[in-house]
Amino acid sequence: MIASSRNSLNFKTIVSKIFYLCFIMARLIEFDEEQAIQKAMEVFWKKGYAATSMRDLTDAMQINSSSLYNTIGDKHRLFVRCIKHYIKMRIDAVEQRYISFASPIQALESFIKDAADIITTEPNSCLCVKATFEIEGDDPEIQAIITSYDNFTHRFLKDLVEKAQSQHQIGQNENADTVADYLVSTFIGWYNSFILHQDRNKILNMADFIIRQLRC
Amino acid sequence: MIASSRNSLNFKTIVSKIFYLCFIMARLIEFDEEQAIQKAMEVFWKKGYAATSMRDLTDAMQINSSSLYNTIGDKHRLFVRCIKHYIKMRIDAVEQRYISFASPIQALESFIKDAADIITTEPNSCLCVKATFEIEGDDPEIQAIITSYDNFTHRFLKDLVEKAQSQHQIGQNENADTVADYLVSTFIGWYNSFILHQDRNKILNMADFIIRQLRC
DNA sequence: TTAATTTTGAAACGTTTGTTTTAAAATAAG
DNA sequence: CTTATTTTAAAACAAACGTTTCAAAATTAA
Repeated sequence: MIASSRNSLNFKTIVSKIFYLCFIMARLIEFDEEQAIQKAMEVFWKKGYAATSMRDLTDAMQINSSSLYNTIGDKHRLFVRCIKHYIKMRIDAVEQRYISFASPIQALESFIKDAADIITTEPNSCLCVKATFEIEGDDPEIQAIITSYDNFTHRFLKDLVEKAQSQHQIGQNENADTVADYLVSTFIGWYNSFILHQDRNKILNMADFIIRQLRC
Repeated sequence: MIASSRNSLNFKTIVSKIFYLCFIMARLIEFDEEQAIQKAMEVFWKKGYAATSMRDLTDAMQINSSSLYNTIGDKHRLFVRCIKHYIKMRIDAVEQRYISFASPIQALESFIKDAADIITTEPNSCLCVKATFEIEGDDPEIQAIITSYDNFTHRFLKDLVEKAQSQHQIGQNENADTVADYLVSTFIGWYNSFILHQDRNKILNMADFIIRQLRC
């Protein structure tokens, strides 16, 4: 079981934290937690959960394991933080890029091409996809977090599909939910294809193909 | 590195094997190797490579680790055997089911529906997809095996698409290579979707959607 | 400065890891 | 039966695992 032995903050720790905040100032935490999470995320992203050791993590984060356990918690708590950090990065990027767009169909096309580009240029595949296949039902907490990210992407795409349909930019016969599901599924398949074949053109051709299909 | 320390058969072992076959009959191997590989495969399939321990494997295979190392080799050799065994199962199933079919388009539709059915009814997702995301470039041997399986499926689908095109059962404008790539990608995305949402209807709707898209 | 408190670094903890060794059991030719 | 050889089971192996302990360093209110 991946999801075992998660000792989060206990009562004693919480009480001492409150005391710390209200009355007494002692030694301050030296390391930058955000930065450390970023480093840990990169390790998990490359190696996966089980294949990453605590030594790998503390080496990358440049902190001692006692500091890690004092602030963030055990390996699983850290993984949760890293997954959340990764998702926040991704959502922020999407929301920044798609604040406004000329038309829904153009936004859809951009999104598809962006996906193809990310998949064929980043050094690793998607941390969430890797985690999903690694845990596969054995870690409800991680799965719930990833599912909610999946839902975000789904809503985003479904919304664009509906708008494009109502503006007669794409066919109106298909169910927007299904089209959104199908787009998300395809992107995930692209990760797999690119790992196996390292063939950027394969992915770009599929992106063009999907865009053509959407238009009719 | 996943793919380290693979001590395969050394010279001494090979020589003694030859002696064994030519001259001397001693104690025979007791356990059924095929059966043991099947059991090991099931464990890897459920837990992944890194999260599976040698104790997990020898418990499932019901053999002692010394027997395992004597016959099959180390953990990585065993994983190779299990992946090959899995692929053989899959290829055999496809070749049995698709020896003959009324028409290319019907075969394509069947294949898509079969994929949807397998994905939504089997207890685990695809061993090869899990392995691909787990190793991601760190294990050339496993990756080559999985890639050749991917190529098999690709050729099978491309062949059907070409035949369906030449018989005017589907549109002839699209490149058969790209359509085959895109079908494979989509199936892999379905595994991800089903892990996260456990929603069979999502997958069936996407299967219907793809079939409709193919026809035009 | 003293007292109170926390973070830190290093070492240590008991398990579990993948793998090897060792000796006994099994087999069959001579 | 003896001899030669192999497979097996159990124990042992060092290394690595995730986690905890503990004393020293750091900090600041009093």
